[in-house]
Amino acid sequence: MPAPPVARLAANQLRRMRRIVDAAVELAEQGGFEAVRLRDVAERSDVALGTLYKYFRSKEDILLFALNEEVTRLEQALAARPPAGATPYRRVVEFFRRSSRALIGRAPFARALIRSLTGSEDLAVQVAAFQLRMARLVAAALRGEPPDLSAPLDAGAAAGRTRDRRDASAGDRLEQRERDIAQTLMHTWFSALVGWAAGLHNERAVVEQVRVGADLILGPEER
Amino acid sequence: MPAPPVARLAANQLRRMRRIVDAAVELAEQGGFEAVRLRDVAERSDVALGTLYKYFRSKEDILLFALNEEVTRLEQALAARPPAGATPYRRVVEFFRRSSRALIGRAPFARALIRSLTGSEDLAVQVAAFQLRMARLVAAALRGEPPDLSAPLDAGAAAGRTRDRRDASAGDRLEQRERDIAQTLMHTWFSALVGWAAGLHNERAVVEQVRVGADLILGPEER
DNA sequence: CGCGAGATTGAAACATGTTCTAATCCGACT
DNA sequence: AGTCGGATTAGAACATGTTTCAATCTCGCG
Repeated sequence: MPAPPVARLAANQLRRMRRIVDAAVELAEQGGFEAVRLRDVAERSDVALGTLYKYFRSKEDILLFALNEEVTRLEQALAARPPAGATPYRRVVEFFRRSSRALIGRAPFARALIRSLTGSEDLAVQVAAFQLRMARLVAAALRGEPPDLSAPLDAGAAAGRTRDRRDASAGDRLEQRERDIAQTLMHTWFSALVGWAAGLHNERAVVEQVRVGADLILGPEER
Repeated sequence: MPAPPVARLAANQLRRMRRIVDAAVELAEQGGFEAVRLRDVAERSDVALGTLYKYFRSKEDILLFALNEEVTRLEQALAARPPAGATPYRRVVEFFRRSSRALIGRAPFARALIRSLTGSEDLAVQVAAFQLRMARLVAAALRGEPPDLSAPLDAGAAAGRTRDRRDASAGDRLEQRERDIAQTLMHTWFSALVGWAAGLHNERAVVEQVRVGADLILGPEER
């Protein structure tokens, strides 16, 4: 068995990993991506520099791990209190309002996460996991249900779930449309976030751009 | 007068700048972002390392300059032969098909450009220029006209052009809707490209995701 | 032509991500 | 308890983006 990602780690190894991630997050919260100097992370988490690389492949890898934990937090918050609203449009806008708030509320940290997401090479698995989970949350908000917290995340399952677009039952087609909407809105949100991270515009503009997208797609139905 | 961006440079300074950009592009075409080692760029362009930093603020800055030249090429190609198609939907899909091809056809170079776009800090101006020009091209494709090649690009003009959303004439509202569609589709395309750059999916998937977005937005009208 | 300001050079220096190594530690098994 | 293999450590080493500096060059001007 080659390197198991997270499972099969002794308790104190898990603790070490946690300390590493926590230290990285603290530094990122204060000073963004560049402030996460791995020598500092190592010192703060009482770990040797070399040991960092036993747990994570790169600096981005650490931050992407934190990102996925962040998404978990978001999932739980949404499960506890799903976006309210009488229509898919309202719920999905509310969803992105809250998601944007959660991220942008910690601006340097958020910038660091986005930079890790986009400045990666061969970190496709983490990027895929993020996109998949966010798309699921969007879909849940669209239909007004709490997100399904029990679901596989491996790429294979994700690929298998999207079957060929031809020959699908009516229900399938509805679900497909929902996934399509979720994907498009997530793209819009993500790209707007990148613009925000680059300093192009502020939080309100991010939400507004997603709202515009949702309006274009869902507007024809009841708003 | 603080640092003039491009104008007011002696002829041989322009030549130097060109050599720098050309060298960076060559290296990026071969090996992507990491292959653009500034020491190599300096050597290839017969310029001292320190001189690079007189012309560009960072490695990303060089590549973003190349990106904007690339967009210029795209603009000219589109002006010469605008996307054909009887409907906005068909034209816009054709537009993104060609744009994706132009980028992904040189995969390592494209990845380097995307990484520069997203991994920047205080390079907002270039990012804004890119988004603005691409959105204009999308809008041109939507209405089936060649792009307007004579237009200011500075951020002030861009900000001024987007007036308050309330109180607008009917024509304004149409134009506004067009810009909204263009923006949303560009976001979708960009985010799909980031996914491609991360290794999530291939060129066909990029175009398909934009097509889905265009379908959701324009589908209700004639396809 | 000769001058002087600014541009360029070559090289060193610095910062930080990443890798490597020898020594040490730790925890499970006999 | 003793031993062994893998994990950890401290620290050096390496790669590359970025900065700095003194020396040199270039070019327009008097």
